[in-house]
Amino acid sequence: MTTQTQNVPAACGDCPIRHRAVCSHCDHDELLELEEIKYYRTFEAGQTIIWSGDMMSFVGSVVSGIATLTQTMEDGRTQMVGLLLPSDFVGRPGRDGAAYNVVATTDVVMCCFRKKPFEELMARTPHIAHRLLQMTLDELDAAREWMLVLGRKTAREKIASLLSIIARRDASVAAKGHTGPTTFDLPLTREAMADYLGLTLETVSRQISALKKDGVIQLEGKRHVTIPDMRRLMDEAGDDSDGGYLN
Amino acid sequence: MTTQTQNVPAACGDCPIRHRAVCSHCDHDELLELEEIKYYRTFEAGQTIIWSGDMMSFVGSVVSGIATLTQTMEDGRTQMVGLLLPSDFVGRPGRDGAAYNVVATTDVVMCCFRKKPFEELMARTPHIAHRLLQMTLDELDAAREWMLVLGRKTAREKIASLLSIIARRDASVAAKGHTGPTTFDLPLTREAMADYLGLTLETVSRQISALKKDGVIQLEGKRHVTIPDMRRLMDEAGDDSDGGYLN
DNA sequence: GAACAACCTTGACCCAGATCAATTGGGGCA
DNA sequence: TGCCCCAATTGATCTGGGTCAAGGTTGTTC
Repeated sequence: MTTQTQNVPAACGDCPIRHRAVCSHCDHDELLELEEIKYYRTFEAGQTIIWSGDMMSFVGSVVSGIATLTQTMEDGRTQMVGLLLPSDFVGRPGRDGAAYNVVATTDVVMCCFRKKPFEELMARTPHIAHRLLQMTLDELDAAREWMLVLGRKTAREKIASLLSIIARRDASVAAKGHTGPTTFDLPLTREAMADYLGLTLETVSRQISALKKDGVIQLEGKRHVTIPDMRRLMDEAGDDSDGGYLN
Repeated sequence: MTTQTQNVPAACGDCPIRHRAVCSHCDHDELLELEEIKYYRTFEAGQTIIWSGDMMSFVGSVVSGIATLTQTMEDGRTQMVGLLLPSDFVGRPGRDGAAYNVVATTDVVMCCFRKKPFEELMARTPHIAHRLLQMTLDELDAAREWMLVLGRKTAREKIASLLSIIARRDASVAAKGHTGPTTFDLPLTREAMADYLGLTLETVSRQISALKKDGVIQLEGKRHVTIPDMRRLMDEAGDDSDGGYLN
């Protein structure tokens, strides 16, 4: 668990998630109000940000780093139910208790708001409420897509699905219809991938080896992945071959 | 596929979902505006309400009956991603294409709004936007709970989970801490249950038989279920034994 | 009231992925 | 430089649930 310097934006104007987070629709005056009640917190890799069942005193946005949302049964079986990337929102206005564990996978910087003031601000700022609704609807879509993965896909398809989701959310795949090689670092351990996919870590490892052997992916070390042909990966994931890129 | 007379509320004041649907926070004036743009549509059991990928011209609430949200892969594997009961909202403001198939499982009455006028009304009516946000957050919670079911539970636990969810959403379990027998009709075929649970219909049938043999449930015909001890069923589902009833 | 069509149940067998068990590899630290 | 720790790989074996197949029930149609 390395501690590294974690940079915090000087002001909202400089913030890397300014245009995508819950504040993205805000005008200058609204932003000033947010500035008033915001504060930054940093978390080290491995640290739990919120414990399921705890009172939640704040809500906020992931500014940098990656966090996971997980549920756990009494006997220890765990299922990841969300992957939080920069600009994603944490916490639920209008509910006091946290429903899931939120854990920092890498070092994480969060832009936090005390819950009460945020709720009041949201009540009189439709731009914020509207953006939060949009983001929640997007998350719901993502959750439902994931239900198909969990319920109906094979282990190999699950791995391919996870890889293509990470690749797609990665900045390097900006161009529409882009088909050249893509490269990224896996932000998750094999065990975390297993928890996301409803598999064991051994199965994850075996399927990654198989995809490598079949040339669908290339590995450098354990984490650095190159995808020579995105189309091929999406076929393996069992998604429509166009993957929403065409048309 | 029986056609039966489907009653439609005379006015919003008489509507059975008045206090739970997207309109529940609305005051008298807001309700009048909604009345202006609303219309009812009825669907027969088995009928598809919305096709995935189609342009969606309306949004609306389920007034009576039950509908399902499903995703399908090209090879025919299907996964149910939502169960729509009376008061649930259908459609996504701010997006044109439908992401899922919506199918009427029983005869269904829907209270519809043309999408454009509804979006405009929502923009100037915080009560509606706020209620829709609440409902979407609830759906997101339900979807995430379901991800745990799909990813980590055994077939027997899956069936028990589905039964306890249906029982809980059923009106007859109103009293807090109620422990006596509960009775309801299954609104789904074995195949639909399998699609919801990520199982085959044979496995669903076997596990229901097993739960019956073990006295966890009683069956009258194929659809009428009695649960002698709710606590027992929840144990079988692998949920916390209190199931959120205590405290 | 016979025939048919859905829907459901049950049995026999099989296989994808879980489980159990060694190893291997790589980065940090003394 | 070497040791330790933890992540990852790989192998052997087991099993829960899938697949294939054969009836059984119920209700609808003519």
